[in-house]
Amino acid sequence: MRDASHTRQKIHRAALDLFSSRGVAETSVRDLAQAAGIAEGTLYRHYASKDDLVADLFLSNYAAFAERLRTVRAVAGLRARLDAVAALVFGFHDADPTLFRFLLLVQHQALARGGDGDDNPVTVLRAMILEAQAAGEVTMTDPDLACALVLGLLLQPATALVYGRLSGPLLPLSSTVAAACWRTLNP
Amino acid sequence: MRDASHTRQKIHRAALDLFSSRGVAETSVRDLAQAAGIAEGTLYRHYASKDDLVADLFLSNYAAFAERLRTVRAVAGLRARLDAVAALVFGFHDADPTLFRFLLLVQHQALARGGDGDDNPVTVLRAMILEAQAAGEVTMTDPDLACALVLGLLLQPATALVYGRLSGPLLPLSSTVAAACWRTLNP
DNA sequence: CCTCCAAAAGTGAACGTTCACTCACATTCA
DNA sequence: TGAATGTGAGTGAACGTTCACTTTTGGAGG
Repeated sequence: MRDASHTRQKIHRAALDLFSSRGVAETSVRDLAQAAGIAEGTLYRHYASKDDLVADLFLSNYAAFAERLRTVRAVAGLRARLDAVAALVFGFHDADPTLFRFLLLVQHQALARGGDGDDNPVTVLRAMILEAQAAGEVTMTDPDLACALVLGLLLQPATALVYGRLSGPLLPLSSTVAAACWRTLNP
Repeated sequence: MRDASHTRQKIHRAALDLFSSRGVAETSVRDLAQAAGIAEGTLYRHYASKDDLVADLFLSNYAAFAERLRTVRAVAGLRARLDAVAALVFGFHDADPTLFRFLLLVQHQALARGGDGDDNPVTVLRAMILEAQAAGEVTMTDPDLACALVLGLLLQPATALVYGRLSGPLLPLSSTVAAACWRTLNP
């Protein structure tokens, strides 16, 4: 047989590119097949449906990033952890901005359908803040608000980059943003 | 003739509800007409197309909010202005969460099509930060990063509310968030 | 005060297009 | 050889939009 995984790779790339630039609903299976250089029917040899492709693309990458985020637990102390998290998020963005944009774009629809398990980056971040709070490293009382604010500081720069309101790689900004997170948690 | 503005109101409400809960592409004109209690053809007496409805709904509300945001210029000093901005944003959300969610949801597509004029809330915020920077009220050097971070602090709580990661009205949180914005701009 | 009318507003079946998906068949390779 | 993979014309459903027609209305003319 031919190399199935190679075909899947081509589908992945085409899907990420088109989904993140046009949106999922605005991308047809025809567009997808053409961009990947395959026939429409071929896509259905690898995925049960268009929705299945979207879900697989989202959930696998979302869970993989949550896993990487969980490794930050090896770092000691909230301040250093925030540095590590910011560097991880921004490095992840810089390594594959298209993937990052896709995850941001699709989470609205995907999370509404109950993809809210433990392999969720937000859940990992929240757990980290709760742990720091228990250790007396966080002044802010509401952990949910704290989580939302840190998330805002981490994600909005990426969004600004999409709209052209910011330029260049994000990684150099990570220590600045990590500091802002720290001061937000500790007024 | 019958009351045309009343029909438009019904269309507006149905459109905001459906668009913000399901998404624009996932809402058909049939759904829209049924929810508004009108016939499909009626919608086209008031809007040239579905896209026209979306654009009108977005641009008018987006510009109106930018206008309200511009009134904050009457407040003196960055610290007080941040308080006013946070209260305005959170109050706007609490008054009509559905509208707020719609604006968040649609801006991705709408702003890509070049709806980036002066009547843009982000432009207003950026101008405010630039002005404060000139007055020596902001330590952070990059105005674009500063703008992105403040935007993140203001918008993410609303997003968290959509996902059920936060509850209750946002307005009571505005002074806390405004303080976080201030500390982010002035390390 | 009533009558009538043109224009505004409302209607929903029908239209052509596009969509996601299927299937009978071709190709490849272990 | 047969199982895996690739193909693209074909399919029915759903979509946005149109249009011939009805209903409603404010105001002009008697």
